[in-house]
Amino acid sequence: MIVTDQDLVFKALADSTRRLMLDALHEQSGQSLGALEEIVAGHTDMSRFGVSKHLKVLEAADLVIVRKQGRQKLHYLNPVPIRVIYDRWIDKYTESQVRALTNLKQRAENHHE
Amino acid sequence: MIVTDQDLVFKALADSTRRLMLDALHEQSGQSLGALEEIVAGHTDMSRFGVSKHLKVLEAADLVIVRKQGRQKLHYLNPVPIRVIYDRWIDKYTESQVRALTNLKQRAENHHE
DNA sequence: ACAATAGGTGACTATTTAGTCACGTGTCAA
DNA sequence: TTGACACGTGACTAAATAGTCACCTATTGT
Repeated sequence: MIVTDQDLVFKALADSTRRLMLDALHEQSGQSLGALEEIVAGHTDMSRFGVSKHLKVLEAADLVIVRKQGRQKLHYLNPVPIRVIYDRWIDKYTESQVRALTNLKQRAENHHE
Repeated sequence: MIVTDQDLVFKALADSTRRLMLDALHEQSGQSLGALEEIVAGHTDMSRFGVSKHLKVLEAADLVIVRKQGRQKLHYLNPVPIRVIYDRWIDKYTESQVRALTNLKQRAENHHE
């Protein structure tokens, strides 16, 4: 099985720890590994190495963009791959219906994870 | 690690065979297991059992909705979970920028997978 | 220069997941 | 009612993935 761009994205999103990191970066952009490590530690008990490994997966998928600043590594969420997923299965004709349904669903269930 | 609704969705999307099935259902709704089996067989070499197992994962994630008709089982794509993913990391304020960037990216790369 | 800080690498184990197979259930048509 | 058809289940093997550890590199402040 060949590995494509999109394959990396979906594999990256398949892990809840990595999704938690994306949430953290969505809330506040430009966080360092150390900062992310602390956030993750609040939810799971994972070593720095685990966090680093997960970040590498997110970078490979282009979901996270990195900028080095001194001895720190700052991370930024890249929403483009998410948008590409959306476009794959939701076309303009169904979009408005889906949005209405989604609002209903959200109101009924409140928060996940 | 607890398993949530969204967890099932992301796990389901992590496999390229399952994404292929969603593509097939996006193109034509209401296909039977046998029909999907044929489509999948055109891309990979997988038995009917494999296809059936993948479909069960997609159903559990609510990405595919099933309707039984006689001895056939018809499958329909449900776009709502995809929309929920989108809403998780793309808010209204960044939406228009992301759309512009995505168009650029698509034009540059053409097709994936 | 030296210690502390921020992060990276490769090898290893444990768990998860994909895929197949033999067999079972319900449905239709002759 | 008998046989073919459409699909499901539980057990099993093989491959992929998560997580950790000992050790290493680069940058900063005193």
